[in-house]
Amino acid sequence: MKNLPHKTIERLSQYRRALLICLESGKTHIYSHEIAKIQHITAVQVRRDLMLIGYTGTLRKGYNVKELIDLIGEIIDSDEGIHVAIIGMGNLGRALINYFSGKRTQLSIVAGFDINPDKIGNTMSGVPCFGLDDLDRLIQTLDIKIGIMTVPADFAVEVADRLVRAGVKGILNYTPKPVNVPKGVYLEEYDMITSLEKVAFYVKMHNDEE
Amino acid sequence: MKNLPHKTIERLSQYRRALLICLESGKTHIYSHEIAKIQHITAVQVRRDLMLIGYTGTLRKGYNVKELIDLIGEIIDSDEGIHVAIIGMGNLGRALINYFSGKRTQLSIVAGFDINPDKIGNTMSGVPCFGLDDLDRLIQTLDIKIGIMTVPADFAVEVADRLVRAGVKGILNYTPKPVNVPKGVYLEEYDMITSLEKVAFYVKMHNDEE
DNA sequence: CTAACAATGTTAACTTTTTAACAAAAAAAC
DNA sequence: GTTTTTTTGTTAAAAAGTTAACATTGTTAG
Repeated sequence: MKNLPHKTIERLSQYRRALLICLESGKTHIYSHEIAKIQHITAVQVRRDLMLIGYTGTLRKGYNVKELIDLIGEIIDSDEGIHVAIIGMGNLGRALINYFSGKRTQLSIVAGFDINPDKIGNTMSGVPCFGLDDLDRLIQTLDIKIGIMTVPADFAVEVADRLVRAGVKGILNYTPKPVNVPKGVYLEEYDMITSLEKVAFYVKMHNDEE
Repeated sequence: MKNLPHKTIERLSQYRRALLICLESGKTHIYSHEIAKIQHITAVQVRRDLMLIGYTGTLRKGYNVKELIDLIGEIIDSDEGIHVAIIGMGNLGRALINYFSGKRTQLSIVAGFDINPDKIGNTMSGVPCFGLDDLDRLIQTLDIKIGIMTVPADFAVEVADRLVRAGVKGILNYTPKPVNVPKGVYLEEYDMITSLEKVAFYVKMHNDEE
């Protein structure tokens, strides 16, 4: 199950979320076009993704929700849980913690870091906050594999370097500042300003067309 | 300057941000490979993007930072400012406000909305917070064209519908719940859980390979 | 003054991603 | 019991996006 397209990985994660909701509502089977509708994509794409992971549904009955959830889990989850840290316990960091808390047992946010002495030592939504000085040490002792960066832009490069040195294998950078990581560390960057400017561009485009 | 690829639009926004920093530091010209390095992409891609927008640099001197910033502005900015609202003044909403505040004059967050009575009537980082009841009315009177959704997932669909009905032309949905919009409204969705699960997947992949 | 160099601009090739087309088969309709 | 419908699985085509190749041309070096 190696070479799944990046986009397929993203969609699998989304399918699973939608499927979990279906499962709760008691639905046992679902059609490709139902999944597609939820995600604003085509049924063909859903079927293609599922083909790639080797899942086969039942003709005229659709896909077994429970089975599919489990299969997606086998593919994208690790066998043991993965420990995650959030660096920067500002609004964004706390938003993420609330978002994730209690959602997936596979990925658990085990530590937050900040430089603000008022925050250090406290627990926020169940996540203990440590000082940045302890970053390197705790990454190792808590076996943290992924770091989510929600620090101010000016700290981005430094924090990324420290995360890498401490042995993190994946970084999710929410800072507007691109950072560099060596081969072997997976980097995902997301920039909210870009998204907003993109929306603004297409709004303007549409306006101009009239 | 119509059919620019989506990805090019995103990169232009990022180029501009990087260029603004260069400008501040007094740099007047920049090479394609310098821009590329910052954004983790190839110099060819930078040149191709700039070709698409019709900007031409100086041989052996690179691109004029100031000119390029202005040209990107002409393409992705609107002539008049665009008003933006944030719906949901929780951690994420406030994070976004702090992020944007004072950055671009073109896009201005003019209102926030929430259901929490403690927040309504207050101003946060310069943005006044209103009750959700006033949403429809204020969208119109304040001429708000873009809504950023940072509400809990359960409210997503309802809020999106109301934004559309009130006349918003673009929605940026940070809710994990996909929403539907009619043609003519541009929708951009971003899901943090997907990003984290994607990082986790590639971390696991890399681990398995060893 | 000529050759080598270092940068841009552009076409072409390649890769990735999406969409279309259609065969197969279970279920429903008649 | 045959036909129609509906849905899956898969191959093939199309579209979108990236990378490579290379011609061009100021600038620098010799």
